[in-house]
Amino acid sequence: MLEHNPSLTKKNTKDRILEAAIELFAQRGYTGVSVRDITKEVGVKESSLYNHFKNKEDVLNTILELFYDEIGKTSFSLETIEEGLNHMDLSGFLQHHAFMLRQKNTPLMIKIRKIIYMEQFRDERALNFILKGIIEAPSEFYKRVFQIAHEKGMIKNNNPEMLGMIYQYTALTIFWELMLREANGEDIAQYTKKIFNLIEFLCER
Amino acid sequence: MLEHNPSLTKKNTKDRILEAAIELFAQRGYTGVSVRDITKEVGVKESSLYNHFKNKEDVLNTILELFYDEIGKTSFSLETIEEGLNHMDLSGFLQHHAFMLRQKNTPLMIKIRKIIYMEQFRDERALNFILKGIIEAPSEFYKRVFQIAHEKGMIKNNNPEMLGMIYQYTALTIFWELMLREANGEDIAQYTKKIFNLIEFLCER
DNA sequence: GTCTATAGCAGGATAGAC
DNA sequence: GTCTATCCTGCTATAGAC
Repeated sequence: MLEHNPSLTKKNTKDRILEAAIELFAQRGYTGVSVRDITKEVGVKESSLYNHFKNKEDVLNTILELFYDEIGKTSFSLETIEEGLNHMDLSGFLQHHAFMLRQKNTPLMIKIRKIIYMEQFRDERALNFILKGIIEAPSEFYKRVFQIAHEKGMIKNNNPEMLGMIYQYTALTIFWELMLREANGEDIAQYTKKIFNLIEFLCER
Repeated sequence: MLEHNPSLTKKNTKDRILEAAIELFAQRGYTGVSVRDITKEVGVKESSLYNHFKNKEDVLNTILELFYDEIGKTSFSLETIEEGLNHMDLSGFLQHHAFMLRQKNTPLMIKIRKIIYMEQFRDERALNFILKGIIEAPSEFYKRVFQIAHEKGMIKNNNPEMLGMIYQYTALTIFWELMLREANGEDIAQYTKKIFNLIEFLCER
C-alpha cells in the first residue's frame, strides 16, 4: 500500500482521494458518502476516481488494508515479550507497549479505526478485523505477557490469563471512550493517565 | 413509545415498519437502508410510511427512544445498591444485576444496540447515548457498588473505584465481543460464564 | 490521467384518488 | 390509512475526446 508515501502527504491524486475518503467515511460512514462527495473534496471529477480504483468498494478495501499494514500486522508479536521482560519490569513493559501503540495511532489511523467501528456489523472484513486484530491477537499477547511475568515471579497473582484479559478489555474501552469524547469535542488529555493508572493497579498484585 | 405493544408483536403497520427498520438498520446501517427497502419488507407502499413517520430520520428517532425507554432509563439506578448489598454478597449482587441486564437485552434490543454502535460517530444522539447511557451511568453505578461493598467490609482491596471501572469496562468489551461473534455466526454460549468468572475474580480480593 | 457527457437506476418525499 | 403516479435529485459507473 502506498509504497512511497505511507503518511499520505497529498502528492498524487490516488493518495488525495484516499485521504479525502478516510476523512469523509470517518464522519459519515461508508454508505453515507458518495463518490461525488469524495472527488468534490479532492477537486477532480467523479470519473477520475475510476482511473485509480475499480469502484467505491475498492476505495474502502484499500483503506482497510492500509490500516492492517500499519497497525494489525506487527503490533502484537509474541516474540518480543520474553526479551522485553528481561529488560523491564511488567509495568515498564506495558507502559512502553502502550506508548508504542499511541505512536502508531496517528490521527489518520484513528479515523480509519472509526470507519472500522462503524462498519463492524455491515462489512465482513471490518468484522473479522475487529475480532482477530483488535480482540483476539491483543488478548493472546497480553495473556502471554502476564503469564511470562508470572513465571518470572514478577507478579504474585496466580491468574495471569485473567489479568491479561482484564487489561486488554479495559484498555479497549478506554480507547473507545477516547475516540467518542474526541468526536464529541471534549478534552482527551487524561486518557494516557487512565491507562497508566490501570497498569499500576494490575501490576501491584 | 408503543403504549400497548412494547414487544412489537406485529399488530399495526407502524410497529411492523419499526420492526423491519430495526432488522435492516442492524444489518446494513441507517444510510445503507432505503425507505423502499423498509416498506418492501413490510409489504406496503413507500408513501404509507409517511402516514406514520415524518420522514426516514423520524423512524431512527423512534427506534432510539424505544431503546432508551427499555434499557437506558432504569438499569443503573443508584438507589437500589444499598438495599441490594444488604441482602446479597457482592458477587451475588453483581450476578443478579448481570442477569437482569441479560433479560432486558432481548434480540430486538440487541439489534438496536448494533444500530447505535454503527451510528456512534455519525449521529449525535447515538454518540451521546453511548457516552452517557453506556459508559458514564454504568461506571458511576459500579463504582458505587464497589465503594459500598468496601465500606461494608465485603472486599479487602482499597481501590473500589478502580475495581468498578475495571468491571464495567471489561464487561462492555465482553458484551461487544458477544455481539460480534453472534454477527459472525459463532456460538455465544460461554459468554455468561465469562462475565461470572470476571465477577468471581474481582470479588476475591 | 483528466475532462465532458450521459446512461440508467435508486433515493426521499408528495399529491390526490379511493 | 393505503394506494397509484410522479417529481426531482442524487447515485454509481462508463464512453470517448483531449
